[in-house]
Amino acid sequence: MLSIGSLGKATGVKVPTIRYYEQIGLLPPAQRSEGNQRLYDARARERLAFIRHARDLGFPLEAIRELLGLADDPDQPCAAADAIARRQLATVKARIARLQALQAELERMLAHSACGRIGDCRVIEVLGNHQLCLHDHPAEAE
Amino acid sequence: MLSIGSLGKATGVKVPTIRYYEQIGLLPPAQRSEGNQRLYDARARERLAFIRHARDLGFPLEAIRELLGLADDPDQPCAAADAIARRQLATVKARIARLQALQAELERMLAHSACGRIGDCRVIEVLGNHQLCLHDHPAEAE
DNA sequence: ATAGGTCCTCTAGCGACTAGAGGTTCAAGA
DNA sequence: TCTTGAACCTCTAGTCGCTAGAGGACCTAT
Repeated sequence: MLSIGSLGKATGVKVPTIRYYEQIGLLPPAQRSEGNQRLYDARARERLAFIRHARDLGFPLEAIRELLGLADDPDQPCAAADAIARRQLATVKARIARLQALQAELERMLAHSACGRIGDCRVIEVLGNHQLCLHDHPAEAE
Repeated sequence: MLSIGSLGKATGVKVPTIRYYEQIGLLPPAQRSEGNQRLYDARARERLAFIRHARDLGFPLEAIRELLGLADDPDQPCAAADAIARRQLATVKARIARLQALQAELERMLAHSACGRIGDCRVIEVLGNHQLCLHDHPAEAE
């Protein structure tokens, strides 16, 4: 049985984060020692590793909650899990596209920068005048 | 003079967001009508458009605060503004790299998905077992 | 005069943690 | 056995950049 600190080290998840996951019901309430400290077995460790890995891949906690529900039930069809992963892939692709547009714009801005006085500064100028910019209204979040 | 709603429409910034910017001091307190409603002139409009554009490019509000400070002072050297933009570019590039790794991992996961029972599900399996995954510990935020 | 749209302030909530206060328990060394 | 100090406990509040809602005031057009 592992203490919360050892579990944290074993999975690469910070201690307050583990407690937070328990608080929001992503992890079940941990067993407790006589002195009221949390104790974790191998199953709990696997569950947390699963969460950690999914977080690394950018899945939001709600999606992870769904995935955990599916993982607990090995006879369910796997299409649901696939759908969640595909959704996540779509999100990631959209973010990349958005960021690449930002990158291009920032590079364009910096390429023309004369680096003299602020009054002539391309960076400030472009920010102040949308006409000088390529895309008009990206609308969505980074 | 524009009302807050007209300013919002003109700049593409939502009304509560404009009030929020005033609250945190990114915009100066607006002039008021007799009935205590906010009124904006062309200068205020330019300032907000500047903020909007910088936000579109992903600059955090603190960086925008700096940029606004610089923009107000046209005789300052422009190197400071350049540095902020370069910092932002570096952030954007790092995020893209991170997201591309996630994309590859998600695609790999989905490519091997047999889509039968959860028990055989590649998605669930990879999430549960880090060995099956390419990168070990991406560490940083999305 | 009245309807309804826009404005006002204020508080609370989102996601996913992170930080800190103030107190308890545990393991290792003297 | 005692003592230190690291690790644990709970609880609250803060982060970022908004967004939503309550409850009310104002303003414009008919």
